[in-house]
Amino acid sequence: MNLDDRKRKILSSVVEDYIVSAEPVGSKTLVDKYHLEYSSATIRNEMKFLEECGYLEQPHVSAGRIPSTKGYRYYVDNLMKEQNLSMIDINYINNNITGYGDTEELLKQAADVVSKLLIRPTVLTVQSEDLLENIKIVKISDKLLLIILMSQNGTVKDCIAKLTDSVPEEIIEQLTLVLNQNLSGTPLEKLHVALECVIAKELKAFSFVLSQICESIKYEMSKDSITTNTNVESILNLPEFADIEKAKNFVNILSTKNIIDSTLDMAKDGGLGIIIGSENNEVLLKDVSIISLNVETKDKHIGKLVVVSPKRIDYSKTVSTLKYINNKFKNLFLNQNLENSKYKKDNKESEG
Amino acid sequence: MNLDDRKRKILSSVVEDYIVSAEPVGSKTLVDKYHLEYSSATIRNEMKFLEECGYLEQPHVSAGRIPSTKGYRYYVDNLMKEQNLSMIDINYINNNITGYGDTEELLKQAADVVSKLLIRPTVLTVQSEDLLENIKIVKISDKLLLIILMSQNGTVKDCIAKLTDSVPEEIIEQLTLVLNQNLSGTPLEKLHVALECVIAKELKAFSFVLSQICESIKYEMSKDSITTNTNVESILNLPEFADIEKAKNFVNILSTKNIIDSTLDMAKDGGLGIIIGSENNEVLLKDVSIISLNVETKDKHIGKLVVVSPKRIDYSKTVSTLKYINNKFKNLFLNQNLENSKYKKDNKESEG
DNA sequence: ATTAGCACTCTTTCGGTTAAAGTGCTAAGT
DNA sequence: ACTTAGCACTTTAACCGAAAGAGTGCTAAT
Repeated sequence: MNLDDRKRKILSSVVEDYIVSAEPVGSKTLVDKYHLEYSSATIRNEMKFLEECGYLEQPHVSAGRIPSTKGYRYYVDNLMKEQNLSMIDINYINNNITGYGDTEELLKQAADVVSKLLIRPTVLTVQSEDLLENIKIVKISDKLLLIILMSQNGTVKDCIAKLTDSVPEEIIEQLTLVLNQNLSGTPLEKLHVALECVIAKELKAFSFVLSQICESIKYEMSKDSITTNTNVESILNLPEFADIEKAKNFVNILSTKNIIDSTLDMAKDGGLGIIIGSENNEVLLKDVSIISLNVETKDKHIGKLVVVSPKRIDYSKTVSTLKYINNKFKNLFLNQNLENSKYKKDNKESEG
Repeated sequence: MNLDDRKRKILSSVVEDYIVSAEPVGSKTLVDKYHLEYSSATIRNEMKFLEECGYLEQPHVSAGRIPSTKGYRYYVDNLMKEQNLSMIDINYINNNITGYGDTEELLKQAADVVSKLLIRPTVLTVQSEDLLENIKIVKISDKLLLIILMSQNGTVKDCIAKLTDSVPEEIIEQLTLVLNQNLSGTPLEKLHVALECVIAKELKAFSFVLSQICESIKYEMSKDSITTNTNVESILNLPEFADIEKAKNFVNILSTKNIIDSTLDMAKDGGLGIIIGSENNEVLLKDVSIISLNVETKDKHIGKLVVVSPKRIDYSKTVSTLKYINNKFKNLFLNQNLENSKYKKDNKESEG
């Protein structure tokens, strides 16, 4: 549907006013605030037209208009301008994504930063297709082993195995070899299956030590890979949650695993996805927008970062922030890639 | 102040009814529900007396009574009976404190379990007096080191140091020695200071590798050692939070670091502490009760586990649950202690 | 010492009125 | 043909007073 300039301007103003005010926008407000060169009566006619086309809604007859899902969609696709982040925001991002830690740690920092800047909850998952690169086992005391799992995307996980008996170093070395032979290249999400096979296949040779190691790994990997950052104190301040029932609904959505999973699934491959309100399949999400970023380095997806919000959110700032974050990751991994490729070479040498 | 049996029975009934109903308790309710052998008029007289003594409060003249801080205190000290946990709760605890992981992981599991069972937020901190036992450094790739910190209480922390240049194994071994010489026995909370000294003292000898390692450790140790488990979806259902402003206040308290710190400080040494409402020094906590457990193994405090709640909470169940948890920890560490002592011996051998 | 009974107080609820906001439409103006 | 002033209309929000409900404190009787 093509809209003429005046209609576009009006729609855009309604959306932008509503995004900050959270109040239905009336014709008079528009004329006063946005310096439209027509009378309120003309604006009213246009708004009526926009409502008939489904871009605007009226909570009741004596209220102003609010954007419908279709209206937000038109705004996002056609009207919204990208904005430059403020220096304050840029500094905040740069100071709080430190570069310390592994990939997962960096993603967590990013999710936290986004949540703070946008005052919205975020959901994070590291890319499940990440493959296991290498396992190391370090004996940290007589009966305690530290098992270190390194993934190809640069995530390092570790866990502790408690043994019932002491095990000599050479056995540990052998076990490490066995585990690497069987598990290298396995997708992290399928590790527990692969572990079962290892236990079944090799158990006799190495008795229960291997089994104890595998149980520890399984426990570590069974921890939920999805992190939600709820940020309650600030979302309770959003005007949509003046009604506590609405707040409960929203918080419930955040803690409903299925729904969160499905928001992650909906995150389109390739960059940035926006799903607005009833565009979601899930009926519980009809007033919720999902803005997702597939965090990418030069050649890999390393995770999904999702902003979950009431439909009313500053889409423009959200998009700008997420794009900035993604660029930041590309830069962070530019240097590291070099290391990574060296690392692979090194590793083969030391293994061979 | 001594109260006769009837008064004690009435006070106890008011507290217990209010704990579940969250509504002021009237004389008629008491007679009907608790089978008191007196008329409502008698009960009224007694309640008036209890109010004059400060054990009960009346929100307004035509309402029933609710317990005052003093009333809760009397109940907790004199009237409350310990209860046996239900089999369901016991099973839940045993299934969810698995024994996998290090001390900190176990404490986190415990905090999570308590939060779920009591439907209240919990705050957790590992004992800050925990001393560093030993540092290990593992080269996991050309320019990546994994640094492993083991504490005397059995907590294992690790972090990754990214180097700008490759470092040979023998240097790493020397560095490990240096770090252990300088840092073993240091309280974890003072590690960052000690690290500064190490950097200052040894920097010249080992160039910036040591500095990069130290920075990584410092970053890891700077992560907040306090975990709060807010559990929003359920606390919003508490009747005290029907008024969203109250909910915001409470959530704000949970996210105010100073206040959380002070609740942790107030946790009395030696077992279990209960601080009710205005007994707290902090005025913001006047409607909040803090129930804290110093988690102990046979001979050590390993952490503090704190339940933060509106004054209205089932004190009896809370106490029983926390005591059960503490016993569980004592048992868990009974076996491990043997390991631990061996570990220390072992360690000295391998270092000597 | 206990209790029935009642007057009293305060809160909650409900219906009805009024004020405010913003519309849609009509008729007039450009 | 487009724009706009003006007004009737609808709906919500705010306010008010009356009535109902809850639970008390006190008095007088047991």
